[in-house]
Amino acid sequence: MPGPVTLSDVAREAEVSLATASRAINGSANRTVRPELRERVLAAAERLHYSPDANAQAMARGRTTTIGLIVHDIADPYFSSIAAGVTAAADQLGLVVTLLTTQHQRGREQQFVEVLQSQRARAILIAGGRYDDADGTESLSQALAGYMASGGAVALIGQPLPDVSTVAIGNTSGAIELAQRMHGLGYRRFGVLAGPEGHITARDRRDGFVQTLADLGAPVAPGAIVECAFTRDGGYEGMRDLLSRDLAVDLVFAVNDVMAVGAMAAARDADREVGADVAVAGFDDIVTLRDVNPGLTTVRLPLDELGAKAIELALAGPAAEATVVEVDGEVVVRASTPPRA
Amino acid sequence: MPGPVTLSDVAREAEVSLATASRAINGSANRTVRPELRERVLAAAERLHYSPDANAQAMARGRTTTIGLIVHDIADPYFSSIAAGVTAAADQLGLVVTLLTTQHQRGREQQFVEVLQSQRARAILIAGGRYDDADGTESLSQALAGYMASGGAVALIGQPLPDVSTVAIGNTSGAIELAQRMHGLGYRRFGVLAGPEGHITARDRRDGFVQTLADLGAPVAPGAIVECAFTRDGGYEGMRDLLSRDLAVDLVFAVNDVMAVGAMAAARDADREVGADVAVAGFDDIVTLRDVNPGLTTVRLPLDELGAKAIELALAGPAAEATVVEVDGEVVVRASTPPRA
DNA sequence: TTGTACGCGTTATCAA
DNA sequence: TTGATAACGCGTACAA
Repeated sequence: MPGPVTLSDVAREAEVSLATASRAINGSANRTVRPELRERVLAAAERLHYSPDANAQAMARGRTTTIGLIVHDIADPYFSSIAAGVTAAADQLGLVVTLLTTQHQRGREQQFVEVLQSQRARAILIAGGRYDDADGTESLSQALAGYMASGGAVALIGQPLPDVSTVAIGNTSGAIELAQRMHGLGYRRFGVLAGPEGHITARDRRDGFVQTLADLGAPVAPGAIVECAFTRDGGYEGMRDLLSRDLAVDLVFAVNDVMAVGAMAAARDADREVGADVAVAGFDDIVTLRDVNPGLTTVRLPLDELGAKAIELALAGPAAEATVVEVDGEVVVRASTPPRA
Repeated sequence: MPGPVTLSDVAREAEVSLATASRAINGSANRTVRPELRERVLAAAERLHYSPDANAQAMARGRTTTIGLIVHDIADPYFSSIAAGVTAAADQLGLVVTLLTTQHQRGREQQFVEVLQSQRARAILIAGGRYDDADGTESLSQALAGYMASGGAVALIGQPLPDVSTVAIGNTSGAIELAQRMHGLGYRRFGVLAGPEGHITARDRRDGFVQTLADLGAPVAPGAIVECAFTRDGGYEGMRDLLSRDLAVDLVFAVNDVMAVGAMAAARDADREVGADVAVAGFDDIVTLRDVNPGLTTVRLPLDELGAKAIELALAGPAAEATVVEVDGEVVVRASTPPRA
C-alpha cells in the first residue's frame, strides 16, 4: 500500500504550510492565496495524486455533503423515478445521495434515520407510504425530531407527518377527479383493488374514489372493494378474486399502476378483454408502463419532480418550518377505459 | 441548537473515562469492560441521546462503512433492479450505499470514482454499458487503478475492464441462444434494433444474434439492422424506421426489453399486430414489463442477483485479484414470438 | 498574504 | 480491567 497521501504531504511537496495548502485547494472563505503559491500547491497535489479525505473535511467543517434517501424498494418504478429526481437534484448541488431501502419492513425507517444521523447527513428524504400504525409513526416522528434538533433537515415525499416539511401527493384529489371522469365516460358498476388495510396512501385513493362515486349516485358495492397487497401480484390476485365474485363490474380502479397491470393480466387470464369486457384504471402513470396494451388510464404524478422539490424544501433552511406543498396529479385517459356506450 | 452530544459527554455522565465509554459502546477488540460499567455507559448514552459520529469513527478506524454504486439512470428498471440487489446485500453486511447516477454523461464515472475515493468508500460498484471509447475507458481505468492502489475494492457489473473484478453478463451467449430458438420457431426474415454505435453491450447482443443467424443460413439483411438509442424511444423510432423499409421482416430483435416495448408500440401505431404480423423479442426480462401484452419473448437475466454477486466479488479481499464471473441469461419464450406456421 | 496551533469526535496504544 | 494520551486528516482562529 502506497499509503494515503495527506494534505501535509502536499504542503511539504509544495514547500508551503499546511494552512496554505488547505486554502489553495478548497479556496476557503479567505480566498487569499497568491496565484503563484496556489499553482505550486495544485501542481504538487496533482503530482502526488492527492485525494482529500471527505470524512476529515466533514469533521473539521462540521457538516457533510451527504443527503439520505429512504424508500421501500428501489426496484419499484415509483420509487426509482423519485430517486432519479433526487440524485439529479443532489448532483446539481454538489451533494451525494446515500440510499436506504426498507424492503417494506416496518421500523426500518426509524432505524435508517438513526444511521443517517450518525452519518451526519445534511438532510433526510423519506418517500413512501406509511401504515396507519400509531406506534411506528410515533417512533419515526421521534427519531426525526431528534435528528432535526441536532440540526438536520427533513422532507417527506408522499405522506405528511406533523412538524415535518412534506411534498404531499394529492391522492384524494386525484382519485376524485378520476372517479368523475370515469363516471363521465358512462361507467356505473365500479370495483376497487384497494391495497392493504391501514396503508394510508391506498386508503386516501380508495376513499376519494368511492366517496365521489357515492356522491354521483353510483355507489361502489361493498363486495366490489377488495383488499390486496400494494404490488403487481396484489393486483393480480385481487382482480382474480373480484372477477370470481360475478358482480358484473364494468370498471376496476387499482390504487396504483403496478397493481393495475397485475389486474390486467388477471383479466386476460380470465378471458376478459381489458377495455371491451372490463375497464381498468390505475394511479401514478409509471413511465415504464406507458406502453402496456391497451394503454392504461391513470392519474399522472410528476414523480421525477418530487425529488427536486423535496430537496429544495428540506434545504430551505431551519427558518422555514414544516412547509407542506401539495403536488396534484392529472388524469390521463387511455384505451383501458373507452367511453361506455 | 442543543449541540451534538459527544462520547466525552457520555463518559462524563457515566463517570468513566473516554476510553471506557468507547469500548463499552462499540465493543472494541478488547471486549473487556466490566458489565457494571458497561451498563452505566449504555444508560448514560441512552439518556443523552448519544449518536456516534460515523465520520469521526471512519477517521479513527481508517475505514468507512460505505460502498458506492454508479449507474447511468436509476429510473431505468435495468439499473434499479441491480440497485435493489446491491442495497439488500449491503444492508445485510451492515454497509450503506451511496448512489451516483451519470445520467448517461460520459466521463462522469471517472469523476464519481474520485468522489467515492474521497469518501473513502470500502468498495465501488459500477454497472452499465460503456462505449467503445478508448480515451474514456482509459481514464476510467486509471481512476479505478488509483482507487484500488489506495486500498479500495472494485467490481464491475456488465462490461469487464482489464484488471478489475467483474460480474460479466453473457450477452453474446444469450443472443446466440435466442437466435437459435427463434430460428427454431420458424422465423427466417429477421430485423435488429441494434442500439447506438459503439455501445459494447448492444454490439455484443447484436453480433451474437446476427452471426448465429448467418450460420443457420438465415442471414439478416444489412438494411434490416437499424441503429437507435438504447431507450424506449430509440426502440420506437428504430421500429418505425425499420417497418417503413418494407423488408417484410417476420421477427425483430431489440437489444433490450425497454427498446422492445417501444418497438411494440411502434408496430401497433403502424397497424401491425405484434405476434401475428411481426414478432418481437427483447433482452433482460425486466420484471415490470412481464405483463406487457402480448408477453415479450426475451433473455432473462438475474438482475437482482448481480448486485449481491458484485459486492461479494469486490469484498473478496485484495488477495483474489481481478476475478471475472460470467452470468448467463436464459431464453424465455412468450406470446410475442409465436411458432411460425 | 502566510504560518502556527488548536479543535473536530473517535479509536488505539501504552501504562498503570 | 481502566485511564491518560497520541494519533487520524483537515479547517480555521489567531498571530505574524
